[in-house]
Amino acid sequence: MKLSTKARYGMRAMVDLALHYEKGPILLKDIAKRQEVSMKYLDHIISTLRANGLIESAKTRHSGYVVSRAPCQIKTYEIIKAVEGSLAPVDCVDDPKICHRADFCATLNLWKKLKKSMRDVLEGVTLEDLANEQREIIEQKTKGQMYYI
Amino acid sequence: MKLSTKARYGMRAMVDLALHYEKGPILLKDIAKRQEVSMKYLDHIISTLRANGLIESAKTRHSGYVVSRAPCQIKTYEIIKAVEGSLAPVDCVDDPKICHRADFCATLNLWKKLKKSMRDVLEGVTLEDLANEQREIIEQKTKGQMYYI
DNA sequence: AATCATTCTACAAATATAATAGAAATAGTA
DNA sequence: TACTATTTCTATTATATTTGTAGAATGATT
Repeated sequence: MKLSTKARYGMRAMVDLALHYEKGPILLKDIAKRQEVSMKYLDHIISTLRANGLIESAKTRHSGYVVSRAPCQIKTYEIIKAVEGSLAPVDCVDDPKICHRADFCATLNLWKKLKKSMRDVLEGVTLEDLANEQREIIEQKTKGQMYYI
Repeated sequence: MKLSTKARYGMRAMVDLALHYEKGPILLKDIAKRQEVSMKYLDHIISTLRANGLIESAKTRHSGYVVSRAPCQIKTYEIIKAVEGSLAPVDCVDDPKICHRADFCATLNLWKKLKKSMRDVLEGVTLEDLANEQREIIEQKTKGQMYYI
């Protein structure tokens, strides 16, 4: 029941892009460097985020990537859905037909509840929320360092 | 982000045991047959459930397994925890030291929320709840069949 | 002793994840 | 136009995990 690295790196890449939202397109290599992920691997992740309409590439002008909507309009749910697929903890939640026991399975409802609760969390947090939190963390860290100078 | 078969089969085995709670120890082969899982594989799952104090074996008298507490006192959370391990969607949620980025990672809090929401769901449903639901399903099915007789 | 079921250990197969490699395409630049 | 930097696509490899099987030891009952 672990998220894939695609989900982790993908979310971080999106926060990275959100942080630089105003500054125009960001180069893949810069995201890769900051997020400590290989360019080649991030390439894949960016690719599926793009396929799901969450980011756009700007081949014209300076190259690079941008989030396709304002961060406040991107729910973390969409990001996870894009890179991780369905949140269903068990396949029969999405398609009961795949299991002939589904009709009389008491655990199925539990798995449905689990899926819903995860969705609710991720629907409730936007990319902007994460970006703001990131800015606060950076601010706190910088403030902390001041004392040591 | 899928549950393992151990979690699925394990939960079903527990419901199976809960349904027969009053009837004394249940044989592994009977659970295996009803749940359509190989005895050998169920053996492993039962073994970890036992190691986690959720079921007991009755080698004396008639052999078989019993839930170690009344179903109303067993949270589904305990079962998942036993067979699946931590619900943390990312390892750093349980141990931030494993990632040097944890101190300034905005996504970490999101993963924590995710873990908590799953835990809350599973803490809120007991094995008895599932057993009761199962009984209702069976009852409904049987009632439905009556019309066809 | 024979039987039946649990319990333990080791191993094998299958699948999924994670990551790399290479090259084609595209636009900007000298 | 040739060159460079970057994106984009496809294929392949490596690794880890999951899933499942096999066999034998153990323990109680008949």
